[in-house]
Amino acid sequence: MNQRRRSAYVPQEIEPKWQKIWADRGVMKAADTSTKPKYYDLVMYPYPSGDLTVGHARNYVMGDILARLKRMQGYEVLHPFGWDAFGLPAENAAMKRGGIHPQTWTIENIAKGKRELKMMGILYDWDREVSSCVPDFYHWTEWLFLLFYKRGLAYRAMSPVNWCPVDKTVLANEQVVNGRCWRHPDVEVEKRDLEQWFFKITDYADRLLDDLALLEKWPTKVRVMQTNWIGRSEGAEVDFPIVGHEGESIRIYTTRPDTLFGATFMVLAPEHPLVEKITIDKQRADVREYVEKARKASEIDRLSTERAKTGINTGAFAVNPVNGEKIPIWIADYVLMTYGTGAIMAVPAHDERDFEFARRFNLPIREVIAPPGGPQRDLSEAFVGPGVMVNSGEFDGLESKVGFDRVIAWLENKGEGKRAIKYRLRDWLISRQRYWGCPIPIIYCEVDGIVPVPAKDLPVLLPEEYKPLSENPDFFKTTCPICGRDARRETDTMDTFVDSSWYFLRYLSPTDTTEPFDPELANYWMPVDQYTGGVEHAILHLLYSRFFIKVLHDAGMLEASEPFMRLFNQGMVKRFGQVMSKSAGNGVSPDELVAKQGADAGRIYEMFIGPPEEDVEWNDAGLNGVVRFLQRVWRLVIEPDSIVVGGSGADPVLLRRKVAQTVKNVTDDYEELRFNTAVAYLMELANAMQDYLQQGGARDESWDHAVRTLVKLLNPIGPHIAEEMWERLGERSMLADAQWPEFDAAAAAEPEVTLVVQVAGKVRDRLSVPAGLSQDQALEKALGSDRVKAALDGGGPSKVIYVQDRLINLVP
RNA sequence: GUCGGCGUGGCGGAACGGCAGACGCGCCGGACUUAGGAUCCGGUGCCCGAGAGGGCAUGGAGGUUCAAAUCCUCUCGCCGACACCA
Repeated sequence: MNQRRRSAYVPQEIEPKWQKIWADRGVMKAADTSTKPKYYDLVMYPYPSGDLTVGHARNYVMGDILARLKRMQGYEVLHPFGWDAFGLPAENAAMKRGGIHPQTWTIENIAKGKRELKMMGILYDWDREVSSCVPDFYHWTEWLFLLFYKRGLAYRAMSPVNWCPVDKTVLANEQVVNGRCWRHPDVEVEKRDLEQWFFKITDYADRLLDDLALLEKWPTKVRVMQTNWIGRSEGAEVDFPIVGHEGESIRIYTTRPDTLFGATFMVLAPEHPLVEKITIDKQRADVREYVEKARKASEIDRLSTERAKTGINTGAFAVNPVNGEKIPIWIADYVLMTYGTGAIMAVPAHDERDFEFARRFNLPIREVIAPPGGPQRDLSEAFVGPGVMVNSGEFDGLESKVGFDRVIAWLENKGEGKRAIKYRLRDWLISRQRYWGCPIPIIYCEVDGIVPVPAKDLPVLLPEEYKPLSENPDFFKTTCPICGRDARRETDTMDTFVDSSWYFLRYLSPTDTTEPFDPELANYWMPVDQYTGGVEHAILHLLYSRFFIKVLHDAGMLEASEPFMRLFNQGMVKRFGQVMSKSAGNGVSPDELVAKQGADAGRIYEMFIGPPEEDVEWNDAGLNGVVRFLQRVWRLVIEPDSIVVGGSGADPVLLRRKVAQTVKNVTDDYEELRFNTAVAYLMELANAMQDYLQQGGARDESWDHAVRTLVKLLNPIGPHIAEEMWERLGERSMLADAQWPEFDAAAAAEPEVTLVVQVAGKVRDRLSVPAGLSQDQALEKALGSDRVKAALDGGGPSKVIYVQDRLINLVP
């Protein structure tokens, strides 16, 4: 019997069987013409690095559970998959492997990854698979670039850009982390002046910010991160005339116009265009030296708040428009050319940075906002809070909040300034000096200038030969579409975040040869109902995708104005304290897992291991618990005879109740992505069923119901074993087609509840009472208890608190 | 520095303000076994107690409440994001 038992559940036999059946029957194919409600279940498409471990698979298992659940619940489910296939790693890997083509490497990895996903029992509609590096896809990335260009949202500009010396390409601001390249945390980014393509995401700053309010089902953390990233601030721009330069003035931006009277000097960024012009002769040499040094200083040094402030006086003066005061103009690198106007008015009494600077260079500090307790006696630090305006002429006595608007009104009236809103967000630099990316479909003609490639000539194909596009005349030599003269193609390619900003639309009509996506289908499927992926994309990818959707919405191509309704960021799987990866040598591959314990055990373990949003530590012993659970389930369902009976009977009503409660708990947990507790409830049910049999419970209708319900509830998370058991139960239809169990509230209700009696907050007795007892009856019961009487110490309760019908609290 | 999040048994972790520690791992004891790293049964927060039972427990200190892991204040520790944005 032991032998028979042990050979009973063999995942290695049943898993390939069902994977084949699902594929043959096209179980996860999404129909575009369906009367069912739709559910678009999206997982972030991965970079095909060839490093797929069970850690990555955890994310896809979550998506798969939802897809299978929603399918059983009667939704038309779209669960597609694809590959973020352009990008640098392919070029680097190709180089390492002696000049093989990035495409070869990429295609190999895609094949490998696909096999491993299937092996884990994760079902996608593979007919819709997309890959950003194939012409069928990047044709439309180019097309979308041209759409942006036509709408004035793509422009070319010379600007100081972030240059990664290792990747030999520019980076978007978002790809610079602490002054270093996002791919190489030990490599400092350099500044270079280059002419590059940008997307004008700043035009959408307000909408990207405001619409965050619509994304209620996004994690607060991600919404906060996006809010901070966009960094909206309200204030005023003010012009300070320059003494001795008739008609010239310096425009500054401030968020505190109410402190204008406290401006005792001005500071320009070293790169500010007026620096050369206004600097007096005596200071010229020193100023030039300072500017030169600042230019060389790396971003990381410059941004360090630890560093003492540096700066230099230009010798020039400006006039404060509110009081006509002459104030000196300084230069300092703590003022950034890339934010605001690149110039500030310094109010040392009410700004920490200005304060520090004034102290260091002995510049005057004048208090113009009095804190609640009245003016400060000693100005030992900047007071940055709100207060009452002082030393501010006609504005004296105003609350700073009121003064804010009054001063702006005054400035606008005099034509000296205006209300202004600034953002931290910068435009998105999309040019990359790389081969393995989507070509930018632009031609430069000496006569006609920047000429977009006509739509009929798309796609601009990457040349087969793997070498820099700018060194490949077969690629860049072309003729002008307008005048026919010799012209040169743009040889930069696009940031791969452009591809990933719209890939989820391509799934909807992946073979469409006339447009990037079918608007009608997009209006059926979009927005995405559930998007699952790593929190590392909380800013870049999600912000860019939101921007794309808004542009497409404005272009009339899409009804949706937000791409993803519900977002979930899953945690990472670690092993030996480190994030699991093949290259780190701590990876567990799907191959190993499936061969040893099976895909189902692996899937369930990955969900049971901890809360889905938390990082978790993989531990091989824990996996055994899940294997035991599956063996127990198998025995209960397939071989209940093998269970030793040691009792004289068990109540089927109790079994039904447990089943009904489990339906509720597991369904809710799956829907809210609380997979760890969903598994716990399934285990509880299996334990209860085992107890039932051991106590001699009848294998009647209630038992049958329990068995079938357990199998169904198990299906999304452990689909192979569930499907096999379903078949062996003699069911004719596939479990994948079965209906999700309905919650039976009546069966789930407890007829008896435990009445917990507290005296002054301490539990004194527990009494089993019928549910729905009136509160007076409950009190009577409670007072009938000797232990309660003893605790009340003779006297009766002076106060009684009832909570639901299960708890009663007596206060002596 | 600023803003978030988190501190619960030996471990991973459960707990609408209402029985703290579900579920699992591990461990202890037992049954069945040639054997057990299979399976089954029982136990397992700490302290006192033979037992019934009692006391103490959710990083620490206060507070609100009949009642706090949960809410508030302070504090310590860990993790994450941002970091001279005027």
